Amino acid sequence: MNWKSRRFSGTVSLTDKGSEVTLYGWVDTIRDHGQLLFIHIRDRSGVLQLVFDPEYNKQSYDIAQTLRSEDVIEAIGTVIERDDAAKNPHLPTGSIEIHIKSIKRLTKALTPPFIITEKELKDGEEKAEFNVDEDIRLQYRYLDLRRPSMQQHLFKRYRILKVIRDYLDKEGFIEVETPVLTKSTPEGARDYLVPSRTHEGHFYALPQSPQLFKQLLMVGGFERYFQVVKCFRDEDLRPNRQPEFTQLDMEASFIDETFIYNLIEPLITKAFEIGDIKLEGPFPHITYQESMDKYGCDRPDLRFGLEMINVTEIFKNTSYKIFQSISQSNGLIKGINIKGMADQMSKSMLQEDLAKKVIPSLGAKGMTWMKVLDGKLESNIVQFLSEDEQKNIIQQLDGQNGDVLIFIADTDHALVNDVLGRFRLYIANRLNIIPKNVYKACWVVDFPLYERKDGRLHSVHHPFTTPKVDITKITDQDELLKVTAIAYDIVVNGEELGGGSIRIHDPNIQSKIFKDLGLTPEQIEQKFGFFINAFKYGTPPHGGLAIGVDRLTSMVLGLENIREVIAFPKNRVAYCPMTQAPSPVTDDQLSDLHIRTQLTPKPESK
RNA sequence: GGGGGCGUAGCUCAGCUGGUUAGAGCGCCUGCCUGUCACGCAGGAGGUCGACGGUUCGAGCCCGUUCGUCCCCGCCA
Repeated sequence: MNWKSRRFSGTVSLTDKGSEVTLYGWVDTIRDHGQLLFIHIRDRSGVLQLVFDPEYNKQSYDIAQTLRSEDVIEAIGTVIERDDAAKNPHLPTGSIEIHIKSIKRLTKALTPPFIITEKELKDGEEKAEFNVDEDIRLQYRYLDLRRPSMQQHLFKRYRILKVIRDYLDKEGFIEVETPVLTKSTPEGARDYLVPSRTHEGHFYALPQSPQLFKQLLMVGGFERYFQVVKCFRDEDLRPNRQPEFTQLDMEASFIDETFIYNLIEPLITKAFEIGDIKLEGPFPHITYQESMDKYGCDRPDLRFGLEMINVTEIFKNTSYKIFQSISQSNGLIKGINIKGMADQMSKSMLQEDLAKKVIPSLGAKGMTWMKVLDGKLESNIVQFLSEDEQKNIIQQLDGQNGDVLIFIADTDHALVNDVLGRFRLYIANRLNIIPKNVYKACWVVDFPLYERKDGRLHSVHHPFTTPKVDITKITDQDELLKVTAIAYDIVVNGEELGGGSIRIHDPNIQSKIFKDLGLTPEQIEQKFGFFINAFKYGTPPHGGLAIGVDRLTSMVLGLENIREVIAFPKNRVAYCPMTQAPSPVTDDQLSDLHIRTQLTPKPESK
């Protein structure tokens, strides 16, 4: 390999005119014209046209005729400027070509199962969409990765992480690795377990996050730590979830939440700059409560309005039966104003599609709609509303001509928020009112410390999160549910990119939390004994945050799917079509691990 | 764990009310072609219609089971 004089195809340009270049790469495309043959050579830098002419070099031409797509070649030739008519403006190297004096096939390639080349298209035509079943792409991931767009995804992922590492380095953070074989922790997602050979009947767990270790690094006095680290959760997958995923994990000592905000905003901004996206700062802070009230979820999409407004009071004494009974039984009525969409939303769409199909599928019983026309409300139920009620509605929802008002009412407050919040996103998508190429970041702060599930308290964030008030004296569950925590999420365009908290460094508060969560002293000792113990030896106040690298990268690159920015992801059912993992192992391996499998018997068919 | 969609050529898909020899585009192979870059032209190969069972004179199509995959919900401190 003549790697010393090798040139990368995409870097050859007009300035190299007349010089001889040595190229290595793959055959991207072949166009055989009889007595003239063109080949595009592709390497990681780009594509370049090679010209084979028997009058120029008969031997090279003869070899070129035997080449096929994806053969690996060495090509040596002279850089020539193309005639003006032959220039290709769609190719970065389209004004030059290489007249070949020597061509060698280094390896032969089978015909790939799908097309790898991403040819440039002619004017006015859409870029051909790459549309191959994802399982086939994953089965031949090494071929999929050869596609220029996939290479760009991973190049940019590297670039984002490089920018982040450089920034954190400058801020005095150091990267420390933490164990992958660790202890199973209670609560949270299911652990991936790893049986121990040397400790019969005992198991390691793969970390769901390095949470405990990064806090112990703070006890260890490192003060500023970060890590780009794989985390593992054995839960059912979703389009944007992987069983193993990458987090940018961070922790710092002697800081408060404002340190985190000041640290992370430039970090996120720099990351988005890799995708040529400018984020407007400072990022607004929205409390959890405000986010739930206005947007019905804890990760608000701020790119468009449609804020939810509580109108329960207006209908306290209404004669519209549904609203009357709901408002009088302590229910909740909320509305959104879809500005200027009266023409786009026909009565049949509102009544037959949205009210009868969409809203029930979101989980609510019904929906009430009104249009604002000529300063008045118009709908199928408006005759049940008094003049005052109509006036108040228009006023509170800022109703103007052409607006459409949508209301959801239910005795279950959480249901109203949830359904209207999801409807807000649904209708914004359907009516195309989400602006393109707009990115809105925000902090969601003041999360509740606890939530209630099946009558028991659970941590909203995790059990090491500092409450905003002294909870050591609070015993009543309803009172505890009102307590907020110093916990924060970073949200962009309605997607949670990361979150964190200021941690507890006071052992008394920590043990109170464990008690509230219903852990017995024995359980605490067994699960967290080492952790509690460490905190007795002088723990600095500390806090941190973790960012989902896969999500961040896919958003920066404008991609829907995190698998596009992961070299070797698992599919939807946590299976790898390429390696066929997971797979059975030999009895000897199991025996070494003191494990016997017991498969659930399949019911006999017939 | 619950609900829904899909499975036909290497890839992406069409296939009528159940009826002769299952089609298209791309890719692949052969030949022709001196300026293409989604080259063009002519010809050709390529199918266990996911699998199993059933209904029927007859099944790619209808029914059942099963496998695979995708989407939604549960789940993801």
